[in-house]
Amino acid sequence: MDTARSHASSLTPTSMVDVLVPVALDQTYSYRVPRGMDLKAGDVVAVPLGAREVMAVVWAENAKPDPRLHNRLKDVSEKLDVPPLKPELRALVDWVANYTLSARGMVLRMTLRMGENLGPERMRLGVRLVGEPPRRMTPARHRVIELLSDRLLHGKSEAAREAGVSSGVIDGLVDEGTLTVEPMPPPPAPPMPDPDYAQPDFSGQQRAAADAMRTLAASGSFHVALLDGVTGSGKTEVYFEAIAENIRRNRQSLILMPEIALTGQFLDRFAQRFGVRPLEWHSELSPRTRARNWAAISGGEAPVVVGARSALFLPYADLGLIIVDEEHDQAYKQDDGAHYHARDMAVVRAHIAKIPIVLASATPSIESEVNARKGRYQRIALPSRFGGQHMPQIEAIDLRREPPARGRFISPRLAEQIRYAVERREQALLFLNRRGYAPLTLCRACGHRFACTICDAWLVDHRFRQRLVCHHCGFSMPRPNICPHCAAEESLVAVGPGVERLQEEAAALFPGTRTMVLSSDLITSIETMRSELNEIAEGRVDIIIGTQLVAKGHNFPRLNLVGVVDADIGLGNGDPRAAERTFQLLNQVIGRAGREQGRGVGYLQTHQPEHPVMKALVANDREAFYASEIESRERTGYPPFGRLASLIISAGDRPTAEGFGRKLASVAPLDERIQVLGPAEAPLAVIKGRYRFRLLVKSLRSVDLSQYLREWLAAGPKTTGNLKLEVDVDPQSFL
DNA sequence: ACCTCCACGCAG
DNA sequence: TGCGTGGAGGTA
Repeated sequence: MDTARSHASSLTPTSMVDVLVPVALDQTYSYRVPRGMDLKAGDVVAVPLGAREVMAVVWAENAKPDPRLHNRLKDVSEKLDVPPLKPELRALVDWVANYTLSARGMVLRMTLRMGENLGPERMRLGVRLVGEPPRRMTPARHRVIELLSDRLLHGKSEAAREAGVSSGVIDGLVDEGTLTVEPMPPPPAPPMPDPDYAQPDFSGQQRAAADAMRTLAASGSFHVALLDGVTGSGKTEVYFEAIAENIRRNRQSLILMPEIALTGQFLDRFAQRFGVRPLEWHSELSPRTRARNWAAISGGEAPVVVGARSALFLPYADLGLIIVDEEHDQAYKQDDGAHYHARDMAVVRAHIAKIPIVLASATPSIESEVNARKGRYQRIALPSRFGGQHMPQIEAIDLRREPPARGRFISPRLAEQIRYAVERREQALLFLNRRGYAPLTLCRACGHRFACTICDAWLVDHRFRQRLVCHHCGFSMPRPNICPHCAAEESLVAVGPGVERLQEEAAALFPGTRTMVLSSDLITSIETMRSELNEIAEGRVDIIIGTQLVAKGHNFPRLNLVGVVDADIGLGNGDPRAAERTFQLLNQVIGRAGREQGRGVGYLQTHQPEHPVMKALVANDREAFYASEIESRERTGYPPFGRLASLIISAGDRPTAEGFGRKLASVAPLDERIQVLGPAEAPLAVIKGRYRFRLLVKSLRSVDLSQYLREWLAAGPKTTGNLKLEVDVDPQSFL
């Protein structure tokens, strides 16, 4: 400690601030403010924390820390040259942490993580032709001089690339005095999206919806609209009108997407409407781009941002509108680290910031549908397809009456329809939500089943990679030829279908057709994904075989037939949302058909054609589905008519996990409005060698469940060792 | 005597 | 979260 400085600080009262650090801490920490530094709530600072220095945010001015800490207080190191976090974002961080029971620091991390690579832009250098040609001329040097003969400033690395030379050649010419090196002027700011770049051509129902969108955006106050439009109704173009209006009002717009990897076509459509692409935000951005985009967002230079769920927590300079596209999509739920639902938190952000928000979907979540029915959300409906196209005609194929041949998965009727489609030069999509070749491998001789050694799951046969793979932990082993249990040879059989096996079957059934498998494990990057989707869109594939990757937001103009190979996957696994999710997924997949030509057909291969989900799909009767599902949720007290939280206890051994679960359950405060169920072994009891038990908490809607959980957990047993307790308020998945 | 691993506690 | 600490257990 510097004695001179501590002496000085005892003469003049030192001001202190409370800062929130982006680590797993819920409390703020107090720091002294060095003389001459002016700090206000929201300012971004650097502070010493333990042995390191971290970015942090001033959460409160005029802090009055516990006097016992007086000699441990450290100074704020630096005020960073970044716009301060606005009160609305700080309130959101507090709100989300409080609701999800996560440390405030961890929520703050989501807003700052991206700014860590901030720094001055690297100075770009350019070269210009100024002097005499070099004494020794070479072909490479000649190409450079030719390229620069306009005597303008060219980027140094671009010039080297365009001339097909290494940068050494350029450096040589600089040494000779032929070229000079000058700093490049900063690149011009990207053009702003123009709200009037292209005038959309709307149909009658769209015009009314677009008007409603503009009114909504112009309201400039908190307001939730459910844009409820069937696939192919032009939802996107309609909500673009809200964005156009928001651009005119000079405020930023955020479009949340469930899977940013699948937005290639979306970016093009945006550019067709507004003249430029929007700013993207997702996990595959390079650190440099991430930092640049973060700066553009916080500096207010990015009028429209398209992003995955994490984009919700960015420090927008002036956010005026949020769109949540495909609002029903499960991908909005984050389950690692902080558990939060980005759609719900987006509504919270809109509420705190007093701005409008649009939730868009062809198959709204039950939660949003109920809110619209109760009038809490304004419903803006697009009940029919754009351009008078018809919705796909859907038929069920009862697998009990029309089974495929043994060891096959495509029924004769579906095969026949695919053959017709291909003969007419149309595309067909076979949908199966199972990656790999087969979900199970067993030995015919001894019955041995290949299972993961550290998870409670079968190993999935991936023929393409020649390995058996665990889909829960990533464990994999080469596909053996003999049974490791009984040493029998040639005895291993693949049981059940995966997309790779389906491709094999399709190739055998339809010789001469071009097939393509789209599955997340075969995708190496966003770029390859986008190029494969383009190949399909250009019609260079006859039969697409895909997992749910193909369900999302992609337009295949020549696709008219969708065959759902196993419509029953996902039903009847005890998950309260199973019916809703199956309905949404199948609706979305079949909605890919006939978007341009209006002759779409869908086939559902099912063992239970009488199930309400299948009946609603076949009858194209959404209302019937929502009515029955809402009635059942209301009767059983499931969300949105009640609240749920799930407590997942995991440990390296079974008794520890179970024992903790019992102890925790036994100290749950009694409350007649709240039920604590369990502990029960989680459906996947072991993942990555950890034994998992679950407590399910179910309450009336009126209960503040987060508060209840906080009081309970504070009084409960402490977690020690490798025992972990995860709290998931509003769980979406029950695995 | 020394090294490595890991569970734990703590950061202002 | 990320890091320093100290105790356990292994190696020389």
